[in-house]
Amino acid sequence: MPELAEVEFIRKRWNPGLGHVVTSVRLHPRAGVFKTCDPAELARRLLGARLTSSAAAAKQMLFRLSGADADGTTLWLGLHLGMTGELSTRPAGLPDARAEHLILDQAAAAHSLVFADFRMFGRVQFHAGPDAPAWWADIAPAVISPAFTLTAVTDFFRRRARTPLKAALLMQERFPGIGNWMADEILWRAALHPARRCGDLDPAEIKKLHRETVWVASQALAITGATFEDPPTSWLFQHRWKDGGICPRTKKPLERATIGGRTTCWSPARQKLA
DNA sequence: TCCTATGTTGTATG
DNA sequence: ACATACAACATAGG
Repeated sequence: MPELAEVEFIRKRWNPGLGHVVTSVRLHPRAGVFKTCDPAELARRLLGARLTSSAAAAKQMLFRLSGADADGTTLWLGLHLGMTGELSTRPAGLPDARAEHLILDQAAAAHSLVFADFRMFGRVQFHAGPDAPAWWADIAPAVISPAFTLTAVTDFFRRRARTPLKAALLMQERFPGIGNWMADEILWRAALHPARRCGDLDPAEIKKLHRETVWVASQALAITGATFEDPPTSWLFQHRWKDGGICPRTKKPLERATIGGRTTCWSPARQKLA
């Protein structure tokens, strides 16, 4: 489910835990979710630690804690929601439900912080130490940051000359946080067919795509990232899932097919293969 | 039963 | 070494 803006919103669901100490840790290690960290170490170090801040970048969330050891070692808890991950808080003392993999109780606040993911494509990552771990530090600069330049996109498209636009927009090393619906939204606004090859675009088309990427990400963060509301009906978002959907701009039928390995929706009257 | 699902990664092939 | 394509991961719901 979650892309850039949804991740940013869901990250804030643990805000009630900021400033509070973790008084007990419950892990339900199932295959996958804890693959890149040691659950035993995670449980040991989180116990007694204080949650100090959180952040989101791309589709990754970071929760920083100050450890319970004498020097208060910085703890870096990374959560990725995969396809079906969720964060929530709930009153203390309730039993753990199925698919809840990580539960942090905070007695002083009388609640628990919960990470659940029934499909288990999500990930828990962990690091203890003063410096940001690679899985956080190496995330590409945000598409709404000044580092996301037209030149960077142009260079990327040159190297990925044979890749369909749809597949390229899903590559996190250049378009961090962009997922299936955002990619379709960007291409629809830029009036580019998702199966066009990166190397075939002229400079004006790349510029348009760059501009729409920044616009869609900014608006999604302002709307969904702040309130979790869906974007308005003027967006492709509202029409792309239903059979027989109509393009809000051309009023002609939308089309769907698998492109770049993912279900893709576009407006044939507006996005031409050429 | 079969198909789909807002994601990533490992592997095979070119 | 690099780019590209696709199966695999695991589960629920239509």
